Amino acid sequence: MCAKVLVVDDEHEIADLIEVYLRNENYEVFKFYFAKEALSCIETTELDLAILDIMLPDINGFTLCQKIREQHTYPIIMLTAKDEETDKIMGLTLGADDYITKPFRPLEMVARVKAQLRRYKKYNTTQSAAVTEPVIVHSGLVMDVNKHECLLNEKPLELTPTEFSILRILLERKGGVVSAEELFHEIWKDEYYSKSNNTITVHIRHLREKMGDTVENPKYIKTVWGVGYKIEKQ
Amino acid sequence: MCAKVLVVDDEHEIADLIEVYLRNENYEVFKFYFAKEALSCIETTELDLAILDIMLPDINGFTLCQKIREQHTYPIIMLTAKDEETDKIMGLTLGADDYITKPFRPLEMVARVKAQLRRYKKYNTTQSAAVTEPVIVHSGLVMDVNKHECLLNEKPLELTPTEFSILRILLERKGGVVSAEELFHEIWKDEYYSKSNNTITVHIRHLREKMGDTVENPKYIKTVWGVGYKIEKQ
DNA sequence: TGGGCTCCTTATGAAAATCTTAATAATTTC
DNA sequence: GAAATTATTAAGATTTTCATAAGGAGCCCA
Repeated sequence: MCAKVLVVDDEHEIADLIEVYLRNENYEVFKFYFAKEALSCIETTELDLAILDIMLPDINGFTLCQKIREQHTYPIIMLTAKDEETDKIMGLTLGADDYITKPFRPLEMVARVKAQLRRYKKYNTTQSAAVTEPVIVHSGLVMDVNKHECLLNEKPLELTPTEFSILRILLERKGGVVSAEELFHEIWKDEYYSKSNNTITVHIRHLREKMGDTVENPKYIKTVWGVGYKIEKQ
Repeated sequence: MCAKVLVVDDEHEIADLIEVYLRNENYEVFKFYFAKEALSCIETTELDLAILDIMLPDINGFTLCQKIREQHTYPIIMLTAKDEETDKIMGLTLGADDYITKPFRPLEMVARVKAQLRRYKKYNTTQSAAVTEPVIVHSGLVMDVNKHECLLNEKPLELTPTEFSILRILLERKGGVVSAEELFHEIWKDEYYSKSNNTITVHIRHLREKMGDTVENPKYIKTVWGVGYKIEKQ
């Protein structure tokens, strides 16, 4: 019923903080300060998501991540310190679905957890061993959700908050079609969508303009008639 | 762990719709098409919220509402048809915490449920037998969240979406102090708050301006220094 | 088969509304 | 009086709305 989340971090304050915020969202939290303790939990409990610190005193976070991936497909979010650049890259290759740099804002963490669970429940699939961020598409478009920055052909792409959100959602779906209504709900949550609202259309227009896309022959944002928008893989 | 929600509506489609949307939010749903069936559930289950249709074939929704209130304090949301004006007024006096008019947008319903649960869990108290909407304060301020309209001394108070949200939250708290940070999180959900962001301050300023309030001697929005803002009861 | 019709969806451009920022002032607390 | 918090003001950025255009899909019928 409630999502079960594994949290492993040797920094007690961090682990406890995560626990509090996730419990507040009604998640069932399995918290461990040592990777070894988490191992049996991984075996016996049907988890929905794991949050793992990379720097653990006993077993490396990567190893733990791999152990989980050998048996399970649920999303894994890695916690990394700001300066663990090399580690971060490594993390990309090891089956994690997202990473969060410490220190982080608790609500950002919660939002990320929700996003992963949403995808997992919806498509019952993880990001196939690729971290959500940074996302790279068309070998020319790079988005770093952590930094809230976007690059197009090495040059910064200046996006407004809404534009950034739309592009992020499209990229997260990796080629899947997203309807205007879905975009709307992801961005404005509790607001109410009606077909006469063409705000999304306008933002898409602005995005295409900034990215140099044309409607007739778009390189990035393609219109799927009657369905929505997509950014195709590759 | 998960919130337990009672749903009673003889219109199967409506009840089923509510069930689907609430389950999607990980709530445990106890659904009944007849009030009689719900009675034993009320006795035996520790519920967190009830959604009751007013027009039920066997027992009146009000009666059911009262029965619940005799024993429990969790929030009750009534479902009413658009034209049940008189009933609606009656509902105000019978211990319901909110009402939703049919037809409704599912996501609006979910948002309302969440709002009630949030309050209930936080303060473990219902709205003391007064419906959330319309809210009446100072016998001069009326807010109808259903219609998204606001009246001040019989005259329409034209508010922007954000202003409306801020005023709604303050009114919902009925005199409780709400910090700028809380307001921020209720309105922008996943966004990140920092003290240097004075957007809320500016919106409060605009609200006061439109309502004819002064900082020195405010009739409605009062500043509680170092804490936040409030609109006092009465 | 395809032209022409209509309906529905998406696109466009510009104005209007709204929100955010930033610099500065006023206020409260200690 | 100093430090922190809140208020004020106006400009700048962003979002939304609105009116209108363009494009695709299905249908009818020659």
